[in-house]
Amino acid sequence: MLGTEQAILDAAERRIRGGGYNGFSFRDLAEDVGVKSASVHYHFPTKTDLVVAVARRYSERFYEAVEALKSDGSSPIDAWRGVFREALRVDDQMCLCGVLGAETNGLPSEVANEARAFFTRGIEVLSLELDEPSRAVEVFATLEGAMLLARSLGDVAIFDQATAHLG
Amino acid sequence: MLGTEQAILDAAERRIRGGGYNGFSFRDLAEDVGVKSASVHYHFPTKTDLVVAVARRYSERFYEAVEALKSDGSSPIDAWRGVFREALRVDDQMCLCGVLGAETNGLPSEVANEARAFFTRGIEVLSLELDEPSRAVEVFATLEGAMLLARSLGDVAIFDQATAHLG
DNA sequence: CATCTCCTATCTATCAGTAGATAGACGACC
DNA sequence: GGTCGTCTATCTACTGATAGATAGGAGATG
Repeated sequence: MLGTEQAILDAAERRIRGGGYNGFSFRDLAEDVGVKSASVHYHFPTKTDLVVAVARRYSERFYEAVEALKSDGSSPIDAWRGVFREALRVDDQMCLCGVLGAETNGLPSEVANEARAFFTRGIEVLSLELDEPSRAVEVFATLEGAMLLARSLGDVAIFDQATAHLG
Repeated sequence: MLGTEQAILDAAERRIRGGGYNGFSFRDLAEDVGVKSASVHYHFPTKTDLVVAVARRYSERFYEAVEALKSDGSSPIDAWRGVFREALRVDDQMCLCGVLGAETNGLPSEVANEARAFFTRGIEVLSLELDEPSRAVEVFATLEGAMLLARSLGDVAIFDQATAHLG
């Protein structure tokens, strides 16, 4: 079933964003989805395969959401802040690649590469969008850090305080 | 031996900052230090005990280092940036509490509390130090995010770019 | 001084539980 | 009949944790 595959990706994304790569098991996902762990291996032979797929889907959706907000008339910074903020508000969770980036060691290299790719792309895109391209790294870092703090302290207001100055 | 206890804390800090709470085992630490895993349990009965001790020591040293830089004449922001930057440059590693904060779920509550305490204290201290107290959260978030990006991308220059504007 | 006792720090050995992963059987669907 | 998706059952490796033994030092007692 295609539904199972999506459900596995959903469950994996939720668990990674909550507790990181080493914070969940195939059995956890199987229980979340309502299948047996062997079935998870059927769809994603290894944990690396699975997490790479999660990261790619996350990244794709993320940049689509930014574009969508911009075509609604938001400024680049508002669009980026909006996407991060919604993720925090709706899911009460960290950025997937932020979590993976934090635990870079002890990650299969393929997975670490996906996190890197997400960041590299973000900096590139922001550089093209901003009036001052040199601010791209600053803006991105502040958004990631704001998410980290807000998530850890369990308070979305922290995110708003940390990002209010961006513009 | 007191040396063993310190060596265990050192090894644990290094491993956590590299790969997070779930990214290492007692046996890993035992090998790092050159003892058996039962000896690690002798000094720190549970993994929670150990990581709480690591987090407290890290926090204490961190805030001492900030004070030291300030009494050398650095501005508050330069002191904070300096401590983070040195950690990144010397150890090529993330902020311990940043890593723990990212994987908040799947952490024993005692450990999550230590990360929270580190952040809360940081925001408080910065609020008192800055001319504009409202910037405390912004500054802290930017520093953490800058570390995250720089660490993941393996490039200290990213940290400098992300934090140059702070003042 | 010699001995006895206690404590510290470590070891070996082992536990139950869980990790990621695989083989092979079963039914459903085209 | 073949492919797809799931199952049961199992494997090996590793996890955090514990039990019990041992060596060596500190301090008191005789």
